[in-house]
Amino acid sequence: MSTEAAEPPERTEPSEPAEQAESTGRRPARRAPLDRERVADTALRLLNEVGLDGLTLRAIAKELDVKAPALYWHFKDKQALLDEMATEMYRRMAATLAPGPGTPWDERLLAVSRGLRDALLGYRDGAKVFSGSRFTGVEHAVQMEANLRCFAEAGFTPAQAVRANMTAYVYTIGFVTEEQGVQPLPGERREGYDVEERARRMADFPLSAAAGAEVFQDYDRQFEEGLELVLAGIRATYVMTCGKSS
Amino acid sequence: MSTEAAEPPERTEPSEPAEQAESTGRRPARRAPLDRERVADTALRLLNEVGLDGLTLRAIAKELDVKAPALYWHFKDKQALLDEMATEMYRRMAATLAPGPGTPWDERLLAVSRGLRDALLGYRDGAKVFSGSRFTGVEHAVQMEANLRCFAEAGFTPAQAVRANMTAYVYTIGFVTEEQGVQPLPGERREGYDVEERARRMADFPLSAAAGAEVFQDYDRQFEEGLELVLAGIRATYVMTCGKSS
DNA sequence: CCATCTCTTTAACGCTGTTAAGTAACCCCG
DNA sequence: CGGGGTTACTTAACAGCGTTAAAGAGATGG
Repeated sequence: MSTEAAEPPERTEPSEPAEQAESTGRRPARRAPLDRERVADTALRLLNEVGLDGLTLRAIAKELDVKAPALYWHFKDKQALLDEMATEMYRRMAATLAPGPGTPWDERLLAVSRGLRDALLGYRDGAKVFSGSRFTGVEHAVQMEANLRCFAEAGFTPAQAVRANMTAYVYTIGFVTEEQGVQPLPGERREGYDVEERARRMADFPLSAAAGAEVFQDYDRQFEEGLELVLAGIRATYVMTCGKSS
Repeated sequence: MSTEAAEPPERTEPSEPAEQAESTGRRPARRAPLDRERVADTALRLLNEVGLDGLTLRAIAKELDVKAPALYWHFKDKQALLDEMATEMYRRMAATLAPGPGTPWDERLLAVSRGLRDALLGYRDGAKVFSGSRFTGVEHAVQMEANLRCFAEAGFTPAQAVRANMTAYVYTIGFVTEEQGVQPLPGERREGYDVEERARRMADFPLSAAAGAEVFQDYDRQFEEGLELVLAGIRATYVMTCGKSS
């Protein structure tokens, strides 16, 4: 996820059927038409079952009880749908996060980074989907603005604020990308990552072999420790050595 | 790139034709047979021209003057070829890098991270290819071992050494992933990333709008600054405050 | 001379994203 | 009430994808 792209046609919604069609009884009961959000929502649900490779337009369409080309009414191509999915992921993250305006910068950065990781981990191949897409709107700027303001108030220059945010951001994206390469969803493990078998193959490299135990387990702790390193770096580099940040 | 996977059949090379077949003259001059490395090499060259999406087996085969199914003699599937490509990227990086054994930990980590970034930037979608693949051998462990030893000698615990390395690693991967999303190859820019146009759309978010200039330009400097933050964090967290590391 | 092994081709399969054209239901205007 | 127009979808089809099975050619070795 790099930045947002120009928004697609942005079809105007036809103001709801008011009553549920099925309540009127006998008629063929035409389904409520799709909209971008329902498609993206269904696609995200399906993503967890089949993974990014299995996420075909036909599969999504079947889930929506529709034929594949119908999706092209709502999205100009598959990438546009993936963009919407990534945006929806971000929206949900921002909704469950919302740190108060008074939160100090480091606590906030911690919360935002954890929140992002959780959001990505919420979907199989979440990091791949996210980092391969671009936001469809400007909603994400709301959170970004709040973050930057928080840093500004803590005494960071604009450039420092951006750098601090971006560093924590790419650390998180990179970490979860790696994590999901081994562990697509919390709990299940991709084949070929047996720690002991790896250690056997690495017999000639004792330090590397021993590192396996550290690298392929307890990702929560790993993430926290790395993130803490990043924060420590920001503190040491950008924050005055006196207790400015409190 | 998470770790290496079990090595494919690892066909034994038939010990070279000794003389170049074409020098013997009149006969149909059978091409020297392919091997994994030549395929991976050609695929990497092609990658820069057509990008990951355009990198089809048929296109690679055509480049090698061969039909697509021939590739299946050397690789069990396309992913295995991508794994070999990633491994080859890493090999080339390690070859041009090779910091001496006496190098202090921070200088070494700097060199390794820069080297990795350069390696990824050397190919269109390099970060995507790399982070979606697994090494085919254990060669990469040579460098990893040297890194860990360096950290150990500097007084890091094994866990700290792994954490420091991994944090710089995922930072680098994440950074280049983001960078190549905007700028597939140094010099050319993906469409939809006009900085001024972005600023216009972000008019309601002044800090975010201003951040654009910082985020979408001069990636070299950005990378260095973020990397320096990571190093500062490691220093502040793991290195004794007295001048131990010199 | 025949058998075997290595490497490649031919042909085909099912699936993918995507397009063009057709169609049914709804809305509004006269 | 009756027709255009718009909206939302279906049907049919296309080129291209990764992949497989089978056949074949060329070298090697008994």
